Amino acid sequence: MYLTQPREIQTAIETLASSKLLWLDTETADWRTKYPKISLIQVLANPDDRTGDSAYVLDVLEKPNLVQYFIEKIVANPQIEKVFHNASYDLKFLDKSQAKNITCTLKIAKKITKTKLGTSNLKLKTLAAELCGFTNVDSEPQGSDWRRRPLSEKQLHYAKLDTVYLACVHRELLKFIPPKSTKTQEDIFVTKAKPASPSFSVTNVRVALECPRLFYLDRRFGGMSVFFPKTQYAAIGNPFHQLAQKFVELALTDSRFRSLLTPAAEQLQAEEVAQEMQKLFYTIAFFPYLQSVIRENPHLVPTYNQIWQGVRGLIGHYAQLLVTNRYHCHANATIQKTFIDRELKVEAQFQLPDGTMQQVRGKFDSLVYDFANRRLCAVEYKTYQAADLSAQVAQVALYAYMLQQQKNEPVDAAVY
DNA sequence: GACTGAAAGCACTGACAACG
DNA sequence: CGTTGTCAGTGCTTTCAGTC
Repeated sequence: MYLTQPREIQTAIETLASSKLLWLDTETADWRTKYPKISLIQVLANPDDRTGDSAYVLDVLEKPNLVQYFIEKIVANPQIEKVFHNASYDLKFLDKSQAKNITCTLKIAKKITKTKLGTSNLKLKTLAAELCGFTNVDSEPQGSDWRRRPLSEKQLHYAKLDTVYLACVHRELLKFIPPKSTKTQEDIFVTKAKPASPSFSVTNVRVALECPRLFYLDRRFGGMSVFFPKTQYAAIGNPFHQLAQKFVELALTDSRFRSLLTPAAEQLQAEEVAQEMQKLFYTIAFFPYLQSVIRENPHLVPTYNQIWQGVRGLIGHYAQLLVTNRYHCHANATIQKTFIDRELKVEAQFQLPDGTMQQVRGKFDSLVYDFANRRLCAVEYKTYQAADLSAQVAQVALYAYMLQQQKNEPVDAAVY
């Protein structure tokens, strides 16, 4: 239906205003110039139309009042869903600021991605041909002169078919979107409900066990959450953790560690293996590290002596574990299967006595597998004599419990 | 409080594709 | 051609969990 008379265009707008869903397209004249003008508005209300005979083609060239009327009745009406391809372009001529309830098929197509759709590009004509199977899709009139009157038969044919393509493409695109469009409200509710209470770290929980008052002051006012032990060997922790991590990394990658486990399990002595590993680690990692310390902070050398004792002890623990695991694994696989390079982060929700949920998150130091007991073991390194040992045990136990909840398999815990 | 390392957030950029 | 929007990549900042 090609309408040119203002009277009939106005009646058409009024008829269309009662629809719930419309497929729209526009053609613009003088688009090469600085001042492009809207020439046609095409509207389809019936998506089953494959010929475009029921489409309205409104000739609005030099009829700004009618364009304004169309904007008021249709574009700005939130009750009507308007579907465009590349809506931002058409809305430039239809007062973007007022537009309500707009759907853009180009946006949808981009979201799905070209590869998933399997089309060569995302132009409306391409989607119509490759997605809906339209033949003889002609895109030549698109760039033609939409200012001239009368319009050619070809132009009018193209104009009305545009909306037909659009409705079909729209329908096809919706098939790619999983039917969870009702999610909006529920999702907002869930995501908003979750962070209602601030989360605790596992270390926070330990602090709470050590001293509830300190914990409260920390949460309430921030700041000091730890009493500094005034020992002369302070600041051991960071280098120790780095070295411990380095050891695991080297054991996993350096073949010299692997070859220490080549003999059969019965022939291995945990103490000997430990000594060899200590030697290796000393030459590869600790000695160069110590050298740099001597250069930069010579006064810290006694501290590093202390650290080395700690690292030796840790390697002893690990060597013992590796040797027992060797009974259950091939020589080459023992280290890989003992040190598990998995996510060390844990997260869980706990229900409090008053019914609210409390989120707890944390990271522990190492995860190993103990074949003799057939269990994972969360390892935590401690470099100082704790004021309250039970709080430390509780911290590690909490890591293990949370990991068990996540992995659904039993987990032990250890402090080295 | 000071520090660390990893991850997440954010702003910016250039390339690209779409409309008539 | 001019405008618009998305996306991927980059680098800086912030946040988080941890150490003492």
